[in-house]
Amino acid sequence: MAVTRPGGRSARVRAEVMAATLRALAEDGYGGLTVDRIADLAGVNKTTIYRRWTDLDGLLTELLADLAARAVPIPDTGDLDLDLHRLAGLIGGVLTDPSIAALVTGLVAAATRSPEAAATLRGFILGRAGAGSVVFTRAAARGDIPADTDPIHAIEALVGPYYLRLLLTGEPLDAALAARTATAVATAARAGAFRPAPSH
Amino acid sequence: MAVTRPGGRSARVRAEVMAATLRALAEDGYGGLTVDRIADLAGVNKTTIYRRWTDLDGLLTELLADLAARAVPIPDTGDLDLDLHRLAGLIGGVLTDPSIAALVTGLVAAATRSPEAAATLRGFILGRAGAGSVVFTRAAARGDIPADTDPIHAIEALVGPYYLRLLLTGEPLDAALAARTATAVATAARAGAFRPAPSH
Amino acid sequence: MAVTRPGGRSARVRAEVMAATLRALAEDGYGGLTVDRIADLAGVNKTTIYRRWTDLDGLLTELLADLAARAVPIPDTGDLDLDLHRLAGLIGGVLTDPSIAALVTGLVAAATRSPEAAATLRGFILGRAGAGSVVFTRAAARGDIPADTDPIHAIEALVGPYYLRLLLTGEPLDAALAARTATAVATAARAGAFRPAPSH
Amino acid sequence: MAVTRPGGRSARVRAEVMAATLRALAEDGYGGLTVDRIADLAGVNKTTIYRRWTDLDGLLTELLADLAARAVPIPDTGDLDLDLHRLAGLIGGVLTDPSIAALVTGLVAAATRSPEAAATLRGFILGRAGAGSVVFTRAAARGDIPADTDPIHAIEALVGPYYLRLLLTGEPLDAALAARTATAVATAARAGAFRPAPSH
DNA sequence: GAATAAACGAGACGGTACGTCGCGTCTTTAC
DNA sequence: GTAAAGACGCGACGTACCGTCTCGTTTATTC
Repeated sequence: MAVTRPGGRSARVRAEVMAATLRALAEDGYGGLTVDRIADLAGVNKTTIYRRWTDLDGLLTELLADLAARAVPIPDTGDLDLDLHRLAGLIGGVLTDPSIAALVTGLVAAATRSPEAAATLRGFILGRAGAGSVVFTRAAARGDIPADTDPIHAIEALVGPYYLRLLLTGEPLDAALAARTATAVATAARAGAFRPAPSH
Repeated sequence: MAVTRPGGRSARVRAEVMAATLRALAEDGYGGLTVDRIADLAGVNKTTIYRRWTDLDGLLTELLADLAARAVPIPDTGDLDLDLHRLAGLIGGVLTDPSIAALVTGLVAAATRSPEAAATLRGFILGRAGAGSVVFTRAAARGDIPADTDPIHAIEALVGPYYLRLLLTGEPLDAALAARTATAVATAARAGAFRPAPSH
Repeated sequence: MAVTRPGGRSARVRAEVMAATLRALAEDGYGGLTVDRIADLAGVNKTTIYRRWTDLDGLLTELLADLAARAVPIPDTGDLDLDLHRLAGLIGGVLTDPSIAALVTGLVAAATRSPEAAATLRGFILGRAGAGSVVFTRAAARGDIPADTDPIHAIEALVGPYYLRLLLTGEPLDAALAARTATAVATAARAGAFRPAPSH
Repeated sequence: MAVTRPGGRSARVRAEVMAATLRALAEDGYGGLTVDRIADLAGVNKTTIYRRWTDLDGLLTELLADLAARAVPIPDTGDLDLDLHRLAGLIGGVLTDPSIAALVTGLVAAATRSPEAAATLRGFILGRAGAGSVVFTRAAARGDIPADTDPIHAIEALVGPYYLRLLLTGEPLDAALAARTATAVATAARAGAFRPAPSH
């Protein structure tokens, strides 16, 4: 994706800016995030940042896109309960990183103004959801849950409480949450709650 | 909190400003929200707004507090599944209102900078959760779910997916979501997934 | 011309900015003139300057317009030679002021970009020329020079060498220049060199 | 001054850059003059320009120096009036060229910042004045004007009105100006107005 | 005719100043 | 006595152009 050689000055600058942005996010959060400050932290001039990214939102967008490209190991223990428990723990671990927490929060704000940011955010979440949803696909293949379980819907139920706490209530993303949510989703999945035509 | 009589000029101005803010939020979203614009829409001078609220965030905070004060009818049909289904529908209805959607999104951003905004947001969500959680309390009283079910945790599972979609993926808060989520939570609750000491 | 009351804050700010500009011009000349520096010297914020003047050029333009409004005493001794000598001395005195020298130089540069600046500059010079030209009108009335002498043309001959030195050669605008130029112009005027139809 | 042979690439590039600068000056004037634009017009990279000239002002300085090196035919008709008339016409012709007009104007601005530019400008004007002043030397040799006439002073009187119009009032440098100024200066010179010790 | 030094092309970068936007404060006037 | 009107301080934004730097490529000279 990089138009310049990986070892060149451009690549180095790009990496430094993105690292500095993460650092700034971790320290001050999304509010208090400033292009000048990022430039300072990166040891780079402000104009350089504007030459490469249209916007602060653009920078955050690319940062998240970078994050999205990173592969996450999806648990595969042969047991849905255990898989979900571990998956929930992974999610909690990632979102506990202050940089990432601030980055996600920032993109929620950025999505208010920029469709690109909104698209990236959506893409990130859905991409992760898609990756994680294989635990349901596998469980269905094993016959642990109904074959017509919608894995994306099921993942929403697992992830929803995490973002609720991260973005709104500020409560901890701890092991208790992981345990409870994993159990709830596994139970519901087994009972067929995530089949396309819900029983009512 | 209001120091003036409800019918006076002050009260009228206050109402007009808050209405104008909601209108501006609905039209332009949180980005593109401007104090001058609100003042224009309200037919009021900017100074007047600052006399009454410390901040733009303060205004939003109070707006949300107002919203929180509005009573919501908590369903009480005697059936947990039905109660949850209706409750989910209510939540979806409220968050579908563009003003409220923008307001919540905006406060997520504001919470980045202002602890007051964060506290208000947290209070709003937890307040609503507390109100809604009585459906679990009643179900427990009826013996439909374990007596030691944590109602707040259960509500989190119901509400989480809604905010996930509102803030992150942008997918619709429709009837299908209500049905699925209600069923899942009811199932999990009956199975004891929201008891304090999760089975493991 | 001021739209605000003379004693108000606006008027005070305006005066301080213009004084600061003159000071900055005197110290650093037109090169090295900066809006930020003017703002600092004036104890005023940069935005305030931009609110009131479109441009640095605009500020200089108004400064010169102010200068143009100031009346200059035109000598009237009854003797053309003496009048011109004194007039030349006055011109030299004004243009020796470093602020004014820098201001004129700056407007020459500004006129490159801004038609307004060009018009103001032209207006200033022609206005001054018009005022000074009465010495020729009076001399003509006395019969000292031909009745059809063009006073503006004659003034150009007096003033030209001053701006030549000010803007181009940097040589001093001293008494010797005054004496020589006054004598030359007076001589030429008496000989009818500034009559519309030149003898050839 | 050129370190390379006249036919080489360097010489070609140098010529193209200087021509492009003149073209850019003629089109946009001194304001709106950009190194990038010159480079584009010259079909040359910006770096090349900076390799050869320290500065934009430096380029202009050299451009004017080039101009100054060009010989101008000084009229020598045996008649002071006629010589001056023709000389004035030549001056008017040169300064009417938009490139040269913009160049001179630009250097007035550049002289504000750069002493080199100021020196070049001064050198150019004084050089030209020196060359032109021979008409007075010759006239003095013929006995047409006093032997102790200061030729430089006399030339100032001739040239002054031209730059006054060029830089300040913008009025035309036409034949009428030439006629009038030539006559005036000739008259004054014959009357001894440009002798070192002015009569007073 | 290859080797080698000099100049050029391309493009990112540091830096200064610019001019703008929106927030929140303050003063002055009017109702 | 409260609100309108509007200027102001302030911080950050995003831009323009300057002059510098690096790296590869071309050109011209030299052996």
